[in-house]
Amino acid sequence: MSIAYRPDQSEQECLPSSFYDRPTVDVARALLGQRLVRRFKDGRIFSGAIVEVEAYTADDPACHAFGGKKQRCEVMFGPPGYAYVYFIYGMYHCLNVVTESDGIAGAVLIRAIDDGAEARGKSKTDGPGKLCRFLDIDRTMNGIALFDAKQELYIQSGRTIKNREVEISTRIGITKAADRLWRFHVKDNHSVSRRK
DNA sequence: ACTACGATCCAA
DNA sequence: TGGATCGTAGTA
Repeated sequence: MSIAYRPDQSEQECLPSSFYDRPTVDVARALLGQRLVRRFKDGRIFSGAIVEVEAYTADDPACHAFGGKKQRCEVMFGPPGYAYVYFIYGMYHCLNVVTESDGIAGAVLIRAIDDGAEARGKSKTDGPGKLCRFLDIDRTMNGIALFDAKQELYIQSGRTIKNREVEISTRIGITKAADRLWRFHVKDNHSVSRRK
């Protein structure tokens, strides 16, 4: 009986960039249960399971990349596995993970992560703007590699979420292509954003 | 330069 | 339901 190899903190299993190199909707669903890790400047580390996401693709009128490459959404057209962070409504930031092969735009919006809230309304990470504020994520993190554990923000493999635990619905806060069922969230999790 | 709008959040 | 608040992109 041999002892299983345990990777140390610095080389804990990040999801590889190939994980994101496939259709955006597939990646969105597969991201549920994976862990978003934030290492702050002072050394503190926060990590929480992703519990709510939305998919955005190049042929999707609600997507920033619809209509071509612009300065803001440039990273969406690059290789998969990088962070796309944008500023919205004059006061919030939103975090996305770039999907699809290099040259094809696509991204998954991280809408909520589990921060262990015991009750509804108590979470500080139940919404795309709120979680970025809590994790101190802003545009300076646009373009960082989320498949690299040496970064101050990255994603490592978490637990598998069964289909029976997943709820599928239309996306929140958009007016175009509002009928697409591209929002995925974990049922009964206290950190999933309220509305709908 | 000027304007309209937005992948949000919170108070009322 | 409406206001805060400002970068981005389109128009002139």
